[in-house]
Amino acid sequence: MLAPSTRPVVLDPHGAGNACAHCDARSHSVCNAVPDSDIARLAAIATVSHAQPGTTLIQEGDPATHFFNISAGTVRMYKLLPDGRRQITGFAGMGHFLGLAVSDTYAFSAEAIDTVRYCRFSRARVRTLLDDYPAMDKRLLEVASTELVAAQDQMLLLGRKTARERLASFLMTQSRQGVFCHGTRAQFVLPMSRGDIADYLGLTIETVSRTFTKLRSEGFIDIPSATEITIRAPVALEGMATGMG
Amino acid sequence: MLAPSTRPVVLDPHGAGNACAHCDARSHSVCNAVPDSDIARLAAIATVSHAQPGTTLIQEGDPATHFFNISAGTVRMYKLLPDGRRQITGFAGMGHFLGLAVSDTYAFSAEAIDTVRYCRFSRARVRTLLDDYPAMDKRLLEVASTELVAAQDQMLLLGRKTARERLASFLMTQSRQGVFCHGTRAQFVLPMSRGDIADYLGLTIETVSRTFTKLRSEGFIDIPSATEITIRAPVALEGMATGMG
DNA sequence: GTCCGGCGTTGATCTGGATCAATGACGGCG
DNA sequence: CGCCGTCATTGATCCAGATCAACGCCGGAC
Repeated sequence: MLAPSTRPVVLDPHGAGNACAHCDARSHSVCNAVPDSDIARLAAIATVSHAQPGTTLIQEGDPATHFFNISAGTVRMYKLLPDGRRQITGFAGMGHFLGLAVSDTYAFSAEAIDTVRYCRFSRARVRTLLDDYPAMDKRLLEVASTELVAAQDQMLLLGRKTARERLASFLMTQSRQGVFCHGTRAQFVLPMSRGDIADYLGLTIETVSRTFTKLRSEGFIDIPSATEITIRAPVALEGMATGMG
Repeated sequence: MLAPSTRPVVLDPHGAGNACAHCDARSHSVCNAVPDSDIARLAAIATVSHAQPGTTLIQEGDPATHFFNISAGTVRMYKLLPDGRRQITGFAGMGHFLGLAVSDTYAFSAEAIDTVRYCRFSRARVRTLLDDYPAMDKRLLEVASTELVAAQDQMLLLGRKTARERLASFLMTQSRQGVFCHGTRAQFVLPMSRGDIADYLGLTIETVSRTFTKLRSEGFIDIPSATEITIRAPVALEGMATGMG
């Protein structure tokens, strides 16, 4: 399958040592609110782990005991209705922070899509850190605000965009994020399945597949394999995504 | 139209004085992170204002210069597509905090639905306050987290629920909030029009109207007038809202 | 190599909600 | 009072996307 990483990473199951100091994801994450000099304190409360594809990291409704920070791979966050209908609320990649909750239970579930490397922090211990690093509190607020903006965009997509516009929006977002994970702006890998895309965009698998095919036949994209996308007409797609195409 | 308030409120256009100390909405808002003893500092940077129905408080894309705190009335937050399609991302009532933004521009617009009383705070001045009241930062994080959870619920609604389930969800939410604004849990007033409800739920006016009529004919609700709702079968509606009915 | 199971694509048909089109109910105003 | 403009309701028809149904492709087990 996918090579786990371009350079080997030392896992530290006890959470001690320098895991944070050498974390590839740190510069992309909330952890950079802690200065280099104090990074050991962060490392002391972190537990580095792996999750195999399909593994559940967070179960909706469970007591919210930990925060998570994704350092490699991709996670899907979702909510279910009792009859199995699923809405994916977002995908979390490298540097993404998970586990904000108001109440004492998680409001969504999270599963590994591919092999995921992540750090786990006990909420209680993070709370003690927050008192010493007010910058971290501000950073969390920033994270929450960013997610809120993304959520509002997604509401516009789910409530008012056509299937074609949804796919175009999705591809442009992936293209932007793909730059530093799975390829370049013009060519990248989709770690998630058609079913995941459908449940993220409020569509069915069939509509996602048909719309991809249509966009390809119209020359906007290329699909070298089911998991690879090449953007051929970024400007046209961007217009489509914003409801002008 | 509606009487503006059950007891008269002194407006203080210069933002000095005791506006905050006597604010009805304070206990419901982020302002309660500032202790009574320091409430004058909050009042010093607040400007109390009114907005008539239809007035724009926030314009998407404008520089994000202020925070807002609603002390009476209801505001609709929304995003538009270039061709006029509108998605309402939420309604903000008494105590609600508005204006969180990541970038330096607002990510959504906000308009008064009825007559709205609100406080306006310059972002720059709030930033100086935040340094003295770390509790306020935490409170803002709480607000953002709460909104995020609500946004995720709304994504589930928009992506995966039927029209009937959407209306049931909407009514149950209004019922919960109506308790301290527009009525009781069983009977309340909807300040927003059918068009607003449609744009909030990702439906059309006609579907909203038909679904209301259907729910009434089935005995789940009563509709004494277009703006009033009586919940007749809260348990059944709650089941419907969560996808079990 | 063959078998098998999961995923993706494609085609045929169906349907929930959108669209188009009146009509009805208020509330404000002269 | 009657006139009008706005909003809500109701009916008839349409259509984007869902559902139902094959079928193709590929990778792993043996």
